[in-house]
Amino acid sequence: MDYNFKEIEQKWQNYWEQNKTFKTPEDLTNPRKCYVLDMFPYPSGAGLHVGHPEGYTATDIYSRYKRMKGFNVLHPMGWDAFGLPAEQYAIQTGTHPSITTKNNCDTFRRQIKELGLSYDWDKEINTTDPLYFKWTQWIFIRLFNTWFDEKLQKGRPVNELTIPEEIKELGDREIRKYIDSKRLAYYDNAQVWWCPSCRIVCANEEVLNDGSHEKCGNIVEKKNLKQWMLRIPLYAERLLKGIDDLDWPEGIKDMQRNWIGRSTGAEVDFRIDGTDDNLTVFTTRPDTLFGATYMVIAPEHRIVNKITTVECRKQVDEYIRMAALKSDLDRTDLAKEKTGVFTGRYAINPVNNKLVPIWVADYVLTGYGTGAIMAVPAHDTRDFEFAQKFNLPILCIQDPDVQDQDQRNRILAGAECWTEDGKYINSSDKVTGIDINGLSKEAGIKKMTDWLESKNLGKAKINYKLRDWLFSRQRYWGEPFPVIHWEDGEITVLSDDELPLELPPLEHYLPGETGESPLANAGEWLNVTDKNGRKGRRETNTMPQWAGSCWYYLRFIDAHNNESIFDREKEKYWMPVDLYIGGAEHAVLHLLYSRFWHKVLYDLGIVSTDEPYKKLFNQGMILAFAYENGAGAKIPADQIEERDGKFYNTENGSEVRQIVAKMSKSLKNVVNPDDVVNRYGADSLRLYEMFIGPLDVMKPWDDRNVKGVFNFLSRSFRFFSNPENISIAADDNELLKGLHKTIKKVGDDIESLKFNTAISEMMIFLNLVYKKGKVSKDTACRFTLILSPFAPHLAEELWQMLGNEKSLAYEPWPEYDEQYLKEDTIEYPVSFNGKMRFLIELPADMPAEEIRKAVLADERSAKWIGSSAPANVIVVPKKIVNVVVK
RNA sequence: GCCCGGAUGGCGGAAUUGGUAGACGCGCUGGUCUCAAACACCAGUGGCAGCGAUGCUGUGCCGGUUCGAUCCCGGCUCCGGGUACCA
Repeated sequence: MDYNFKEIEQKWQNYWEQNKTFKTPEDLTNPRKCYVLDMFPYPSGAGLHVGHPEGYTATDIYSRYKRMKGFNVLHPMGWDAFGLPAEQYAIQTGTHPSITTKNNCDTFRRQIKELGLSYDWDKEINTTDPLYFKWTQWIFIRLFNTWFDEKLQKGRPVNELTIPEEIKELGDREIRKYIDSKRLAYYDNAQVWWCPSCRIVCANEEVLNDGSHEKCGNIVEKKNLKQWMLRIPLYAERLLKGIDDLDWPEGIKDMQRNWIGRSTGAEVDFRIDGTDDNLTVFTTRPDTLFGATYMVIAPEHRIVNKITTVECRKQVDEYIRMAALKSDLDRTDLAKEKTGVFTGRYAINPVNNKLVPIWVADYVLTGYGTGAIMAVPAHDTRDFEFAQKFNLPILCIQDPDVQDQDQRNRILAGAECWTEDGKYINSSDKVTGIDINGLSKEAGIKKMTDWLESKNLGKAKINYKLRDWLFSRQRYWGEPFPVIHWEDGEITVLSDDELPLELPPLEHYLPGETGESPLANAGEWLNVTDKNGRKGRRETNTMPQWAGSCWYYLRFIDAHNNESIFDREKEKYWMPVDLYIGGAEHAVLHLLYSRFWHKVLYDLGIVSTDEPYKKLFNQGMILAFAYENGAGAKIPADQIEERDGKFYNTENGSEVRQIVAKMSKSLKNVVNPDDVVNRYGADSLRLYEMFIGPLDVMKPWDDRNVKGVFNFLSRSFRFFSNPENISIAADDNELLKGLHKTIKKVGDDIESLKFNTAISEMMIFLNLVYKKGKVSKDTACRFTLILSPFAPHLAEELWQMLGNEKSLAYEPWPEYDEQYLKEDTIEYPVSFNGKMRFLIELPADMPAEEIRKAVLADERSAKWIGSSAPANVIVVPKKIVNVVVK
């Protein structure tokens, strides 16, 4: 019988839908649970591309396998549906984004359903649904009403915040300001990146290295705007520590660690000569204070104006003006060459009371540390470059740990920079009493930090690169903030029973040029009055797209609960997510933001786990062939013809080069899964996505190779659907060995997400089946079961043809029998001096000494041994024999 | 620059983590079936030499450890991802 995949796939998709086969179990007593989650997609107008089904198939195989292993499985899907494209479309056409969004979701849902993925569609969620974002707003209110207790390293409700007496004395307004200064969510004037083209602010993370906006590619500029910010750095330590225990790829863990960017050092106070002011710097090398020959402060530093002397005023003002301008231009090229000016002022080095000049330079960033540094040019490459350029003194204070005497002399003379370890020199002062000469780096840092603390000149300090998270956007199509700005300056959040705050209908969706959200035009919606007649205005910014995806995994647990965010017992049962699969492009931001929210919810007692995602796995990107001509211009893939392994442009017949590249519209090399489903069926698509290579690496898509897995499925179907091939006799030992080996390998490989080798093992078994010609019904059934997570439609059909009535989705996974995996004999490879020469079959339990004798006695050995006795014979039982001949 | 990851036949990729390199699939070659083709089935397929048995060679490059290295160590080259004056 022919493999009619169209009919089979339609039949079983209908069956699963009608029977709600994959409905999540309600029973929470099964101790074996498994929450398998995909990163939910943004439903774009372009529909699915073959990158989506890669991760979805992997989680689907895993979920189906776990069900068969007796687990309660939660495997949901939903839509991260707020976002710019639907809004841009609304601006152009006037179509409400909710309509565009609904259409796109419908397309995605249809395409996903055609892949036979075992989602529980009753749990579908959509971030744009008011019944969903009601709870996003609810969480925002929690963030607003939470402060971080540094002592307990824990978020706590603001009503548990102790107001210092001196603040209380200043009255309500100051108390309010104090509380606001502690909230995890705060509203503030912030210098932000602004994209004039999108008319939207961007988080630092959304601005690329070349100063362009990642969404549109246009150059962003700096602006001062009132924005909502989240104090994620308060959780830096928790977020960093938590990484250690996660079962995530090490590379992703490293990326998160680097992003958090913890560095230990000290803050040191320098008195400013001739003023009462101090200049505090952060340094990771307090031990090099004796080498600090000048100071640098960022152009934006508050103190610049105050300390600049009359003589230097003009040049400093000019420099600051230039620096501000420069940050608006392409920063990368200009950033290489160091610039700066002298303020005319000196600071006093606390270790030896020497005067050091204070400079302004933009290589010191305002946002990190204190925005000021002590420069140690002899031991810091950036300071060294700067000092050389401006002829500032370079004092070596660490005798370098190098062999090369010339290099050592250069370093000692201040002609070369040394950043490694060495013994301190020139590092003592009789008056101040500090002396670290002769110590090495680690001891020097310790001694200097202790000394600074004891003299009250500084303190040990930990700094993080992680910045406050800019959390508002000037957009219509996002979650409205449940916030009112009152005329007296107070900011309040709505009460829970006023949620959801829905988006008002609008006629025009275009944001204002000055940074006003389109919501500013929503007159009726905008203005509110409280019961005392106080006037207020709703927040017109909306939340960024991250908001909805920060917590969606929690809503899946109890998707339609309108009384609470989710049922506590259900949350306790299902959390944490056991397996989370998605693209590495979310390695830092989504996962970090999401972990942050989760930790706050944990601190507030809303969720039961400290971390949301126990095991994370990143699928590799799927690439596709693209073509370029001699000049490097890209030629669309549909305009290429292959002849004799060479590729030609059909337009003009010229030869082009085949390259492998990301799928993109401009290269016209996007593969649409619908085409593959039509030609070969969903099971073939699923199988090919998995067979193409390991899940976590990049791999090129090649349509021609789909044939390989299609052949395998057709062969499977043709063989097992034919009653003549099913024998009533028992299988022979060879077949049973093959079967049990396959059962073991496939199970092990699914557990470790190595689907490509699982599939090849099944192919090997099918080849054996063809060789045998007939198999028992029992073997046919077991093979069908292990194939089912990979090719579920085909497997259900075969299962039915083999006489089973119910769906196989909850059939127990076949057990393998060790007895068939044991080998009685082993084909020992025999090597001479490491080169394999022949195989010898020996009993598996033969002792090493016997093996040695048997090998040496074999006539084939004589040729390689020669006349003298072998120098050595290595016997590794069950592995190999190696004879060493001189 | 720094931090990760990678390099294996014509191609996608295997290799129990130190023990027969190239599983499985694509492609290609030959055969069976067919009037013919497609499909299907069977066989072969890293390179070089040889009719052949077989031999030599071979996992980006150079060196090392080892009875034995795709795997471990040292030094490079190239490719990919992240990040960037973070003091």
